[in-house]
Amino acid sequence: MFDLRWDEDLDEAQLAAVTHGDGPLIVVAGAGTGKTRTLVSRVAALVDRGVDPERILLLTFTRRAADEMIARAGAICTRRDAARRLWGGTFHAIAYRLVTAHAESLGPAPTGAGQALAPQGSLSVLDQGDAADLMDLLRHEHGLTGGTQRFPRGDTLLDAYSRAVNTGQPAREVIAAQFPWCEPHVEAILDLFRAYVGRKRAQSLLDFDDLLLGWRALLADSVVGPAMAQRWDHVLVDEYQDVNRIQVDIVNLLRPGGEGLTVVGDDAQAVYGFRGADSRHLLGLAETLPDARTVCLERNFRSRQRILSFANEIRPSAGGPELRLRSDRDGGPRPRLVRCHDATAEARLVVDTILEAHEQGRPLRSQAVLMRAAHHSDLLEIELTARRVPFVKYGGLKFLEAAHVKDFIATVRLLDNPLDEIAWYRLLRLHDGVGPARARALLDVLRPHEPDTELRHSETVAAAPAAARTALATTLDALASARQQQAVATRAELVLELLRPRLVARYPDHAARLGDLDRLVGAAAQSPTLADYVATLTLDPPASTSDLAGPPHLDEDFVVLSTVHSAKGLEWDSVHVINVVDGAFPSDMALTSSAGLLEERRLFYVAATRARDELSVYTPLRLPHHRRGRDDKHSYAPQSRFLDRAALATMDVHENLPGAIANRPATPVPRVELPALDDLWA
DNA sequence: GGTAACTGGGTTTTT
DNA sequence: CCCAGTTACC
Repeated sequence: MFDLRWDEDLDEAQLAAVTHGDGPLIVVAGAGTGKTRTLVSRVAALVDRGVDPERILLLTFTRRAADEMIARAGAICTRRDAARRLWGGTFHAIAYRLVTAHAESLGPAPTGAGQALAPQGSLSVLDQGDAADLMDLLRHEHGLTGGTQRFPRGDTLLDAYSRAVNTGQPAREVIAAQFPWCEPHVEAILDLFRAYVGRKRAQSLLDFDDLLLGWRALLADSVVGPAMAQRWDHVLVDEYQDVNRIQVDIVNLLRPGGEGLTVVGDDAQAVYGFRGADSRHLLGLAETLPDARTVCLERNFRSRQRILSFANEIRPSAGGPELRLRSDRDGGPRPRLVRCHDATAEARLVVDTILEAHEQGRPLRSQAVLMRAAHHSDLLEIELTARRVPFVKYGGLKFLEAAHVKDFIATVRLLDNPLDEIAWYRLLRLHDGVGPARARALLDVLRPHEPDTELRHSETVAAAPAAARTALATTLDALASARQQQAVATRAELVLELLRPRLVARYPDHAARLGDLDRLVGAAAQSPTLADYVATLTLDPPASTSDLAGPPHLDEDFVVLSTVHSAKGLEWDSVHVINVVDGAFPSDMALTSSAGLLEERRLFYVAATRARDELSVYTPLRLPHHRRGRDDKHSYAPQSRFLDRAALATMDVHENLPGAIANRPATPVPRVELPALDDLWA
């Protein structure tokens, strides 16, 4: 399907983008307008024009997008090895590669106790959970916990911190504007942020933001920077509406003046404001780079016109070019608005519709259910399971947040970076009788106070409570011997073995958890180093649990459940958007600010434009916690502000209210008594 | 003083 | 279902 030459089958606008020369190029591409195809074809065109694939860098926001583009570019390039030699990946993954390669420049300053223990290149990557844990740890150390007035929690603090870092806005202002309820504590919070940065540096820890900061710092360095930027002649950035301040700086430093720069984006699909992205970076680019050519893609190859008519109606005007999507594919049914009683009825209706379409020949995998928040599909998952409909869920699946997986990753990190406090903290607490306080105390004993000495194993064991001593000694010994090993598979195996008794003691469901880890260990064997494997896993977590089980069988058919965020860039024949009710979608968290609400609307636009042939929007009219009133049947208050009169005019409305259910002849319900069991007490 | 066991309240989105 | 807060036990 993709073994076309790059110039075949492109329309005029796409061809203009693909064949554009070396000057800066901005492609504003509406949903479904062949954005990926255009980007991929441009890469192929560059290679065919003689650009060395190694000198092309393709930056995306998800690993999936990067992999897909590289594979497709490889398929249409005349050079067979193009795909292998292209640089492509997420901002964070490329940053990790470059930052670890320059760890000497970025590592801890050659002073202090840290150095001897942190051999070169042993940087640990903290995922969001680890970073929040570290923030929490510092919060305790600073004595900010348990007071009379509640202090913001680790994850909230990390949110505020990250927003300041990613937007370049002073934390004080971020807190005032975005986290007003934290303002009374602002001085303590700023202290905490300073401590957080210091602690990470001292222990060679990098959070996600540090990867970007590190890359930017390398590029800004007068020695390293220009050499690094000169590695590439062309930099192509996908989803540019989702870049934050640091990423903009990185792109500017990579391609000063915009020569060799291509960006693709759609301001109406900007949905990452919560992590510091700002679509004004896309809109402002034309002014920053006056030489830039802007190409707009409005011809939609994905959806039928009736879906686009609806999409155009809900498309938020975001300040960018007024794109009106038009389709070559006429007809098709109008989008359906399904008004139903509650979430249970919604789940039933969705499954009914999916199965009906399936019977008429539509495979399950060409149908998807999209939702605002991962837990919105809880009832649906129950319904699908009960009716034996196979499904896979993307997004929100926190495989890496499962405690046992975190235990494994933390232990692996300790092999290379014994300074990693957060990792020790986890591992120590796996031992009976060691809770947060003892773990902190043991950490003080464990880490030597003189630079070059070993970790103080025997002292630590002696300091542990009696109940933990034997197990702790075993753990520390096993860790030390794993550290002696070099082979990735052996190391991973040893880590699993040292954890096994701890996990068996800790988790009642250890069988399943150890099974997960077996698969992790198996997958690790293919990586060059275990540290790399774990970092890659952190940066690019498996999208679903099934991903770890190996490649799915092609003949397997399953419905896709996905958050809208995770569905970005994907498409299905039939799409069901559930829980479209104020408070759910749009989320109640966003209802208070107009910027938040606008982002929700863009998210809804993303959801609607995933559909090729059929789109169904479900509105449960009674919320789960809605108080039952006397006239409850008629007090259907909840509704969606997305579906105004103009939008409704492009839809077919289906009523599925309990009136219809109530009119069904009542089936007599058999009465069943629970046994009294009197004879048991006789 | 610290851990384990229990209870009640709250839950966005992701690299 | 996970976390914080509470209480009972070591």
